[in-house]
Amino acid sequence: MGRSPCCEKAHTNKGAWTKEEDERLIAYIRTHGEGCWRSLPKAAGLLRCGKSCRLRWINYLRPDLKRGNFTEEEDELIIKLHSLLGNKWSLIAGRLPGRTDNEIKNYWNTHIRRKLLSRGIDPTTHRPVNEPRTTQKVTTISFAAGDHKTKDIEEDHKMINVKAESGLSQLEDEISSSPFREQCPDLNLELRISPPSWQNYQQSHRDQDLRQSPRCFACSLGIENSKDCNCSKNNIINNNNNLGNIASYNFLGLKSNGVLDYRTLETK
DNA sequence: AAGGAATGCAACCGCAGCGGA
DNA sequence: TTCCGCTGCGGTTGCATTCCT
Repeated sequence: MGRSPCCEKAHTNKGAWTKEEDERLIAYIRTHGEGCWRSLPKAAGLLRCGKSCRLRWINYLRPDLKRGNFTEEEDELIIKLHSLLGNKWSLIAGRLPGRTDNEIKNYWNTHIRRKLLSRGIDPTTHRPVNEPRTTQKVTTISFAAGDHKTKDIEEDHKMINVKAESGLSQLEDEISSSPFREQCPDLNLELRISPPSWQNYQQSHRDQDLRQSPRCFACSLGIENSKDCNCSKNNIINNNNNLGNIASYNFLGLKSNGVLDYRTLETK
């Protein structure tokens, strides 16, 4: 059973879009809205496949696109998001208003890779280039502060709930050198999104006034004053008796109840 | 000025995931 | 539960432009 072609290739144009095609597509979408890409070309009188129309609209014709060079702030944000999300360009694009995944992907490959390499940073691992690669990618991310990492690893080799925060390198070392590591050479630890757990926060702030608001995760990433910043509007922890709230962490605008699968991140 | 190399970016391709039948 | 169509995503390609010799 073969895949049916997305369009009848014999009767479709390929390559660069003409001004007239652009105008037809814009006019059609203005009237009928986005969606139904498969039937759109015929309805709009375009000799293009639906995928091509969608791509042209999303990457080039959409009115809310921000054209022009990337700013230094955008550069740094892309780097930070890439270090967290990997090549999830659509998710990264969702955090950069007016930018498309394709644009960011191209920009990454042409500019940022080089920029990181010139800083001596491996653009894939976000580590110094001379540091040996010991781990691979992970796709399951946990915000849970529970002490169940080893248990989970033993119980379910497919789902690694990584205990969060700054002790990660230690944890990684533990896992890397553990018998489990030998059993599961494909264990992937590279991509992790982990705000600090309450315990570690408490530990690292033992001598500080806990009545002060902690920095939210967005701020810890350097995305201060963004819409993801929880410092001022939603203090996660109000007092020592409110530990339960840590289980519901609003990361990048996403409420998490402990385990975050990156695929659930909603593009805005 | 010419032409080859490098770069940038728009567009294509194939696959995965989702949802409806 | 399975099948199938549609949409969206990420990797890759190819062309136009710029740079260098």
